[in-house]
Amino acid sequence: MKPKITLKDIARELEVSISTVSKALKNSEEISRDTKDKIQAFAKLYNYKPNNIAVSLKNRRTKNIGVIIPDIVHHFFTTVISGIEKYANAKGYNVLVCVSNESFDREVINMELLANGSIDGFIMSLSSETQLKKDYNHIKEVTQQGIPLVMFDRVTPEIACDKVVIDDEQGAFLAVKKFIESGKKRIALVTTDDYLSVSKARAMGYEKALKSHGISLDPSLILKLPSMEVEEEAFEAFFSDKKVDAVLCVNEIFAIHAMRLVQLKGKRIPEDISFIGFTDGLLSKYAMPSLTSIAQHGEIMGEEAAKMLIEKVEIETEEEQFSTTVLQPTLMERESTK
Amino acid sequence: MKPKITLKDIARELEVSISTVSKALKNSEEISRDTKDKIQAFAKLYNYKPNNIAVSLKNRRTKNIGVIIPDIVHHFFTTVISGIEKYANAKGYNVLVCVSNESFDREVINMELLANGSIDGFIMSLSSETQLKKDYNHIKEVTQQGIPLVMFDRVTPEIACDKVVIDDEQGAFLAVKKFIESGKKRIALVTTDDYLSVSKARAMGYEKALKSHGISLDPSLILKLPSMEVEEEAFEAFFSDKKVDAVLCVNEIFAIHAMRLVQLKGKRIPEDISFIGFTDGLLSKYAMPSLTSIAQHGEIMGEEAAKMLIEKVEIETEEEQFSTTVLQPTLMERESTK
DNA sequence: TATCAACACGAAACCGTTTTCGTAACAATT
DNA sequence: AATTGTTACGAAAACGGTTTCGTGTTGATA
Repeated sequence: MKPKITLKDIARELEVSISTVSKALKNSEEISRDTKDKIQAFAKLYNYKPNNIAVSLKNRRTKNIGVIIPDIVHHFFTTVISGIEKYANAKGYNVLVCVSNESFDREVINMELLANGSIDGFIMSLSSETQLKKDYNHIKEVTQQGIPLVMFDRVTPEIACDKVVIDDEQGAFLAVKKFIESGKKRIALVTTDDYLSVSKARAMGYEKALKSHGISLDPSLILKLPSMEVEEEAFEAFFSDKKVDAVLCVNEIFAIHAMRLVQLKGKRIPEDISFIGFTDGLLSKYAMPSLTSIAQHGEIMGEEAAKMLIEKVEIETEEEQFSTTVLQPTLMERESTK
Repeated sequence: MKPKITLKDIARELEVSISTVSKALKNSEEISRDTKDKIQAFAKLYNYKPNNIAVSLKNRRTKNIGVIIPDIVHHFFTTVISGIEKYANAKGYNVLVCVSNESFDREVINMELLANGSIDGFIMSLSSETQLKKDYNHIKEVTQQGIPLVMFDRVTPEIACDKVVIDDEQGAFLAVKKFIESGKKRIALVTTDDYLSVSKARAMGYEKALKSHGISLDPSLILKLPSMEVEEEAFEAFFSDKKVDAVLCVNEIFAIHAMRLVQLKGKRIPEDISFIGFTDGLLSKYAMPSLTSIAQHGEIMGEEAAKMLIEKVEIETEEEQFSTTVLQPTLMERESTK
């Protein structure tokens, strides 16, 4: 048990002042070669490392960035974290992860906790409850304090900040186009309620693609789940009385679930019914049959968000100039479509 | 843009001393009701929140715990984080996540970075490279500094600290027992090289179960992959020339992969060949057929690790008393076995 | 009336750095 | 010999809190 050595310890031991030690370790011109050599050697010998907390307090910079996500078990979010980590670490930043668990209250608590000096900036994706409540005061407060913020994926126009999203509408459009071009006519959409920004955009893309191909919208072909939870009965009911030949799902889980259901009913994928999901994760890759999927490029999204944030953190100008980066989704074709 | 208000600001505004403000906000007995009311009202009005960094510096406590994991996209680890987060947040701690990405160097860098005051304690799982190199100096240094450490899942006897693991040997034993009891004879094991502590234990359980049921070990039925990467050709080769009727895989991915392969070869699961995997994640649940799996209870593991750590962090005694919690794995039976 | 708690508050040290500014010692210049 | 300029270092303030201790003002007590 050897406690950390401090500047003061070195100063006492070498009979110089604390400031001399500090400067010597920074290789300051002010200090003579001899003294620097002596101090640096001593510091290395005792493995001196400056205390991050003290440095943070002094510099008013923590080199930490706070990430608030709705759910960490969801594959998409982990890929985003992965991207954030990668970029942030390369720039010497640590990543503080907080999970809101789709809860408004936890989102507020986490933000307030981190906002009190623990981090230099936020990267976040809204919890579903927050999007439902439309209460963004906790976020506004943070931005008003001048803490840089980047939102990704689940964003809102009500907050002025940098954003990075994929073109969800375009993603859905691509998927439906794919269906239509392979001869499908009765194309279903399985989605969540509209309050989730991304679901809304995807529904728009779905409608647009139908319209632009001269297919009229049949509202009975849209299944809206109240949350991201899979509701067995709703699926059961929807797929037993509808005659559909293609299904677009707003996430992997819905898609896998639906595929399983129709396969048990004896239908063949993709001959009888095709599937496309959002979020190109492990589930899509390993499903049987593997699932054609709209890749959201989470890792790139994370890197981009981290890049935008760190830029804002390190720049000192006061002018508020925000931008939104829109990533293009890509369709990963697999066995569930032909 | 309104910068944060500090004690000093309040003191100046209300014409009292900083110490009075500090005490008043902590509801100290020393301060009169009147003054406290006035100060507390003012603080609430201006939404005063103490600066975490300053408090940390003073108290030498950050209320942060550092988590270092090999990989964040791996479902098991995210469930562990989830558990850690849950317990830690309830106790008022933040979680700093760093990903070593299975690299020794990144593990070292991350630990050194966090050890300099950013966190009160570590929770970690070894990177595969570290287990391969058997170089634990960076970890020893941290423990020697008196920073509490809890290791989970991928641990080593070389470090004296609290640990939480599942009984991997028992997990494998259960799986093989299940195979044997349902009449399987030629039971394969798909694993990674032995340097991964968990793989080793699982192989032990596999051998033990065979032995205790009077089946002799056939080394040709063991496929050892050099890493966690799926090597297509190795799988292909292994499954084309071996006659196996059951396969135990040390993770989900291997299992899903193998299942797909044998299904393409026209075999039926579980009639012709049964499968069991480790890590009871989404993939197991949604595979076709769904995969019988040994649940590692990641969330519980995370909660337990956080609990052990925070206990150590908050206790002040010097005595070093370490314990290892062994969680019992459970077999989640699904369609891939009968 | 002198003494003494109790009360209510402030001064100052402290956590471990960084950084500005002041200055002693010496050399170089006129 | 007086002035100026370097060089090499130290003192001290600052970051934003917490906490110990000291003290002026009361009212009660002997």
